[in-house]
Amino acid sequence: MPSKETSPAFRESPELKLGGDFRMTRQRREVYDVLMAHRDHPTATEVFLRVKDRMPTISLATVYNCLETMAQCGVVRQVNVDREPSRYCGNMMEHGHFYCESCGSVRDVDLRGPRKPDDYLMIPDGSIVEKMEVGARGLCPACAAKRVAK
Amino acid sequence: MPSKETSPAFRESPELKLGGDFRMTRQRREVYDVLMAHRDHPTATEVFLRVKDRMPTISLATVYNCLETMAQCGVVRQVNVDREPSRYCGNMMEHGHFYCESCGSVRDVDLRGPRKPDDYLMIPDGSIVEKMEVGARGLCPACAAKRVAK
DNA sequence: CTAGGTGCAAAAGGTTTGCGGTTAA
DNA sequence: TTAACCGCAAACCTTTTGCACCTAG
Repeated sequence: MPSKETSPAFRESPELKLGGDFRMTRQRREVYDVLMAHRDHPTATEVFLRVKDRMPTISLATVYNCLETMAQCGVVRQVNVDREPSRYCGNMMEHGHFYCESCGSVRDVDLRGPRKPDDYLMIPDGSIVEKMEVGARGLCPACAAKRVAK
Repeated sequence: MPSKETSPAFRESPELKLGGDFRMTRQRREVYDVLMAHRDHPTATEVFLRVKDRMPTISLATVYNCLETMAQCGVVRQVNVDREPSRYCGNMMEHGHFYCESCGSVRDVDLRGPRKPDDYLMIPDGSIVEKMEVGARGLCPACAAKRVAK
């Protein structure tokens, strides 16, 4: 039985629409499918390499363009971890990220509790909050275990 | 009466030590003083320009090196807002940041409540959290007011 | 049909690095 | 005295852009 992550229906999300003046192109579809196929958080270059397998003519610039457009449409999310290359994720549910300094993996982490910016931060009166990002870095369980073993 | 932020004793922090094999040089002292003088969150280039007034021979690369070294020593903090140039801050108290998309200002925001990563995120068992960052972006009160007025 | 998208190559722009000379401790 | 640091310029690397051709709607 195929898992949720690899089932064709899930991967191809045939109903995806971008809205506005944005067209759904073969390149955007492939980029999106790559993001949905494995819920790791690939960089633009990694997305490029994966898409290239199925579509050898695609260019890195196009991948950047696709990712930016889809992020603008709210279909994809850009995740920035300090100065490292941006990563992208298709999980639009509200969540935080945990970055492992040892293996470089980025994983989604659920927010605990109420999730409104005001619950986390003393936002000054009169501000308009458009988005909030909660992230942590350190060692993931696997790398933490390895470190102890050494 | 000089404010806390501009009083010479505060600016010069004569007792600052870096520890380890790190030396306190005139360049590092100036970079640090600039960060403590105005609690805005200057980029490396902005720090460079400010230090240059008092020390015309300093180079941008040195400012980058000083900032990195001092961040490593825990004397200074690097603040990354998405893909924009890194900013630096001398406030080592735990706090979050609010970035205004209109005027580009970054201001410190107090965390509300308990402040431990586990209170915010469902950190997987066995992880070791080294640091947490909470940030928000949107419009600061001044820019929000202007937008309404238009 | 045509505005929007693609691919390519070149540029941009923040940050890092190699190196010969300098300096804090 | 000497390892650490500085200033300079060049390199690095991710991301953006200009442009001629292509394609979704």
